[in-house]
Amino acid sequence: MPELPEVEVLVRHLAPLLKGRVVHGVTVRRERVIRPNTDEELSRSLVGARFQAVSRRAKFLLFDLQPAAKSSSPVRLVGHLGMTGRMYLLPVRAELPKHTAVVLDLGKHRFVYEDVRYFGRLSLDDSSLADLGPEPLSDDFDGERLHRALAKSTQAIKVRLLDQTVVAGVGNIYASEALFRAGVSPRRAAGRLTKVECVRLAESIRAVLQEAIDCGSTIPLDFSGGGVRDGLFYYGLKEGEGVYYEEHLRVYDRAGKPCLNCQTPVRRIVQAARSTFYCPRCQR
DNA sequence: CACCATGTTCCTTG
DNA sequence: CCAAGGAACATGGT
Repeated sequence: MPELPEVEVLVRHLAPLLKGRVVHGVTVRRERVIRPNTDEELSRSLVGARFQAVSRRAKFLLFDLQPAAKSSSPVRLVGHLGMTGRMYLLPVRAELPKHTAVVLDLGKHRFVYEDVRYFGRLSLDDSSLADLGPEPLSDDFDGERLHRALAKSTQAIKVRLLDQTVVAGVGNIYASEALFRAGVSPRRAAGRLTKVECVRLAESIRAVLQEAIDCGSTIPLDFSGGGVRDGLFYYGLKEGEGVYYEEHLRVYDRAGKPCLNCQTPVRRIVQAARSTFYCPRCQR
């Protein structure tokens, strides 16, 4: 599910639902996703605690809770959806999905973290936040900083954009999208982009992420029973009975199809073992 | 059976 | 120490 926009939309969805809720119990079905914590550690910190706020840093979800004992310090749960993670509330009577990783008992509802591949995480460990680069939608990020971060790198720009220390939250899909929008070839050596190109690329990164957030915000997320819990996945998937949301990706996964600007067939290449899509004519 | 998949982290190599 | 490349993680879809 996740790159920055999907996580942002999910956070906005969850925040009002979780705020004020008290955790009555913790069930860990897959130990791996709470590493390096143990089941006991999670329960000790969370049971009796109350959700105060939900926020986002890069692709991480941050859950801040106030413990039952006023004397103990605040608790921060850190979540990450990996490739296939989802988080949502279900009524207690609803059946848990096959790949449920962690369940927080909230009384009438359960907070469910499910993850088919179990690459994601939900733990008290915040160490991976330390090395993150600037938030692309904040004032900390602009073309000049991007230019500086890319200096001297001989790596392909597409690969550098996936490095979370360069800019935090861009993933494989929006890296291709941003480069297409900026008219920059994904194969260019990162350190050879001019400042002007970096300014345009930084602006494109912001634009594709913001558009995706805006688009995702229009999708009704209905997780409450009814078996429809696929509300938030990549946008453009079908939802409910035959209703489709406008696909907005312009190059990703469009290999062989005409470029939306010039009709040249979109090309797929592999960089750092991951697919990149681009228009060989518009992006040089 | 083959290959592909939204991400991060660890290990190796130079 | 650093940069870069590749494998690993785990499951499913086509």
